[in-house]
Amino acid sequence: MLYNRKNFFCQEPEPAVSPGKRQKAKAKVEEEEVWRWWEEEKRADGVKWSTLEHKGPVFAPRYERVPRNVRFYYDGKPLELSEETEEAATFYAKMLNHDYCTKEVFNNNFFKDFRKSMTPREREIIKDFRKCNFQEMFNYFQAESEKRKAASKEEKLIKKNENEALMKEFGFCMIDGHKEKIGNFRLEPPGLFRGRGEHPKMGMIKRRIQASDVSINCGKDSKVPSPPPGSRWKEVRHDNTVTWLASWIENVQGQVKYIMLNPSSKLKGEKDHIKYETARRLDKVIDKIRATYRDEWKSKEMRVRQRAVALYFIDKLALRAGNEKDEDQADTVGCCSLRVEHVQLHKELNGKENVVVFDFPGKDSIRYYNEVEVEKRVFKNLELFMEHKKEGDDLFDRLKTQVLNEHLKELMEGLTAKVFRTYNASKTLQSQLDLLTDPSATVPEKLLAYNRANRAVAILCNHQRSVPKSHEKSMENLKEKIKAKREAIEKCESEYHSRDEKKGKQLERLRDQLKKLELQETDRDENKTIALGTSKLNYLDPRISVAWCKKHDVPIEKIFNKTQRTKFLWAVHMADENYRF
DNA sequence: GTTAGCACTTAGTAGGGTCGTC
DNA sequence: GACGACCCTACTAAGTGCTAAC
Repeated sequence: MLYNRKNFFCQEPEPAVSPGKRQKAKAKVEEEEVWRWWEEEKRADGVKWSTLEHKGPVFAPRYERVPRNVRFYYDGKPLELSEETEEAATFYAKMLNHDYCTKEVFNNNFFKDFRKSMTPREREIIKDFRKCNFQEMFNYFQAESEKRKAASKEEKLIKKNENEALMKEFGFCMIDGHKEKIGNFRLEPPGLFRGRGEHPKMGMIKRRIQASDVSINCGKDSKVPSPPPGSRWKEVRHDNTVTWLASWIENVQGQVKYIMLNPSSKLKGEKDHIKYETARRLDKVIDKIRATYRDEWKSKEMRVRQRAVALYFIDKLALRAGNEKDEDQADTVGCCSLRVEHVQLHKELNGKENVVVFDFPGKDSIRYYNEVEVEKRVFKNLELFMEHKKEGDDLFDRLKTQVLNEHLKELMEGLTAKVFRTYNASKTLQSQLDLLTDPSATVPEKLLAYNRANRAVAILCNHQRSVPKSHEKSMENLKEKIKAKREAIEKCESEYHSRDEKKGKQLERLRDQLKKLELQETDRDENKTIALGTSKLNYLDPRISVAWCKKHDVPIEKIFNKTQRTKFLWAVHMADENYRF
């Protein structure tokens, strides 16, 4: 089967809202609107755009007071609250059934900020968090949520239309003469900060953002977005060396937050393309780099040895760089910031020699646990690095991410620690696809192979997810279906005799269906705690997947959903079936 | 050389939308 | 048409890495 762009997408699984013609016309319009930036020359001067015009961000809806019969109770008695205090109370009430509310730090931080929002009189009364009762408010929001779910078709349609209108007005910008989608055009609404892991600031109140907090970035000759009546932007600037459209400083951690473009945009796509090209360049020098760092394990200089061992881990295990962190953040680490308590050395473990057991909280406080057999020299070095150190001491005390990256840049232009993660992820996908794909297999079988290759990457990168609530149930359902299918096959077999062509066909169909269900069962169970999406979106060169689909006659929409297809449109156009990473 | 600030990428999850099944 | 499962997307936190200022 030949794949031009048209038939590559022709098996769209999305519902046909209207038959044939209209759909085709729409697809044509969409196609015409596509900016084929990958066919244009890249700018090398750091200028990101020439013209930029947008409508500014959408503000969070005004606070609406809860009905008077929905009360906050203090010490068993209803207490009327001022508007600001009530709003803060609703932030907590909305989270009442969440795990966060069982955490002392969360409750303490919230209560401290809650008291700050109070009037002096309220502050005089509300002194003990344990005497606060948000239950009635919680019940109210639950009921509201139920109401929304149970709304009539018409009501839901009105909401949908309103949303679409808002998206149409604020969700796009004009950049260099092209209409592009904005990623997050709404300002973050006020609420409680949900830091991950043991975050010391969890529960603090994220305050409402006003126009006076927001900086706008747009073209010099463009129409400046209008702030809400009676207000002014913090600043309007025209900086074409950055990609953001608006920014503000968030009050909990003091970080800058941005309004930026959607991943389907040229600005993001071009950067993504460059990222994978850098990783491909690494492929050309990786053997030399590996030989060098192995050599440096013997260096006389401790800092060189540490750098070489750290780089080995970054390369072999796809660890993150591990920048230093502040005290007021969750205690998480990456490679360079590993401490002695995060690794254990075993001369022998489970029949393997020179085993390093990694056990540390990584990004998002996701646990990284891995028992790794390492080269003897690495093991000896680690013993040396750990000598005379106590808990809390850095494993690589002579190494910082910046030093490592400066070194890497000397080995290859544009090389940083994170390139290894991209490189090893994409390399793994490609080699696993080569290994697992049987060209004569059915499409479902090929998809299982693809998912397994994707899974190998997700495991390498430690992309975890919590087991979906419905996992147990959905596995049971699948098992039931499989059982029923087997029974149907048995029944069909008992009725079949060699000349009965119709029965034969039916039998064949049933067996196919059974196979498909069994494959689905394997796939789902293997995927229980592993998140495939993260690597697909951020680490896997999409051209590998595009090429694989083309080569093996697998419709691209079986691999990429609609969002992923728009993000990776450049790859769909660039890669043919012979593309190699 | 160190640190802080900035810009941008990477990350998991909540919850609403969609689809298949009865 | 109702219901439940699951898929998708928006959201926003948490990383990386660069640069400028001290």
